[in-house]
Amino acid sequence: MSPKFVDRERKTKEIAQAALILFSQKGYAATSVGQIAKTAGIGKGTIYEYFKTKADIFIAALREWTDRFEKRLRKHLEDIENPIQKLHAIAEMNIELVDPLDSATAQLSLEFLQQSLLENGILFKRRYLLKQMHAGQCRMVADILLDGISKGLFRPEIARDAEKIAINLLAYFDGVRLHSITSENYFDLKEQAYFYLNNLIRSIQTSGSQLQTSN
Amino acid sequence: MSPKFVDRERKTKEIAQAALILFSQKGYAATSVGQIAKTAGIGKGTIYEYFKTKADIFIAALREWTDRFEKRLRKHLEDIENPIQKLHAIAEMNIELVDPLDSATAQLSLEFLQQSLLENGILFKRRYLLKQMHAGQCRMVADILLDGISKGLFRPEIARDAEKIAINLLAYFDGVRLHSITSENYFDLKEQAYFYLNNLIRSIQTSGSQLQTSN
DNA sequence: ATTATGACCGACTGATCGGTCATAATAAAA
DNA sequence: TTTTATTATGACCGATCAGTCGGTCATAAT
Repeated sequence: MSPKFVDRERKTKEIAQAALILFSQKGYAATSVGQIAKTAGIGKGTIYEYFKTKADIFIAALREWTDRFEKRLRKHLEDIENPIQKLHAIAEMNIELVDPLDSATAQLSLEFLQQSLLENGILFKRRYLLKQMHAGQCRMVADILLDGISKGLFRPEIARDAEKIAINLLAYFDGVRLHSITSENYFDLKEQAYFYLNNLIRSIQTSGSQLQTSN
Repeated sequence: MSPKFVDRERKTKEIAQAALILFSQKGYAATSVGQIAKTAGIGKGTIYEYFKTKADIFIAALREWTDRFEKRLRKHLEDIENPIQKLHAIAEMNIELVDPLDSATAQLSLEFLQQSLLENGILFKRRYLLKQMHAGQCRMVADILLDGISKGLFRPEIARDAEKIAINLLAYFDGVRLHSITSENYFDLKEQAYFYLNNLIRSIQTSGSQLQTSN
């Protein structure tokens, strides 16, 4: 049945995907390599043909996750021209991320943070991963802002603060997402997101513009 | 009828405090009961004279932590009359919390979140603790807003949205605090906080504008 | 048919952990 | 001093885990 040569890259990815599910459900510490193997439908020993340590599995799973996230974000934005609508789209994606079906994302990002911050965490020596991810998203938002300026929607004075505003926005969405999950959606995340976003847009847009309504 | 006198309550607290340090440094899973005992300067068995399980130690440590937090917040606010200044004080306390000396708080709150969200987490069945804490802070902020309305500083129409706005503010500060820690303070937290806060205040205070969110 | 090799596996190992328990220490009471 | 109830302890236990290893299997090359 088994071919002599296997697509190792593909299989590595499969294992990482299986691990991703477990890590997001149970966290890193409570997920055993045996369970990962079982979920992936292979023997435990085989795991170690593809990964040196459990920590390596975690890192691969994380990369899998961030890749999907990036891809999704880009897809969400690619067809939109208007910078304000782009900001709305980002808000919407953050809202989607709280979907129970997707709550894995939140738990993963908690694990990600924790492993980066704890002195004995898997990622303590690799915090650049965290920064990389933030920096990527930050630049994306900053570019939207700059685009908005060049299109006359946002005030030119904010150009040098674009990055700061981007950080502000991303930080807000991270926070509200966490609150939404921990509160089990007792508040209206959409309403919250738009309250923030509209306050923000109002403070950066050129006088005379009107609010956009969005789905 | 009292052969040996020990202040059990005090000792329980001592153990919880020792545990608090370790949990915030290494996380729950990586902290062993033996280490807690050692840190507290007692034998491992003694721990179990005061706590039934490791999870109970964690919960006690958490309570210790939230108590301090509450006390600190109240002290920060008690001498301030002006609601806008009170909001500023809350911002300032959030800034203080990122102090490296205090980064334990961030890690503790991550662990708190995670143990509440993971299905096998210690607090999964006790998520009301998380909600309690949020609700307490939320009410505190909402009260400031209502006070501001009664003092003619904020628009009366926001009264019924006070809680929502409070959530918005707390979510923002949680988010920006996390970002600040993970980014190792590469951005100016104070600037960020005030950018948010000023946008918010501008949108709720009486002078001038109307404008409620579309959507 | 024989051999070589990549892929796969699960029993095993050494170590750690949470929690228990028999015993010792302590200090008030008799 | 002796008694007695309480408090303290660390050796100990069963469970679990990450990682290893000897060996099997299926295919490809000869």
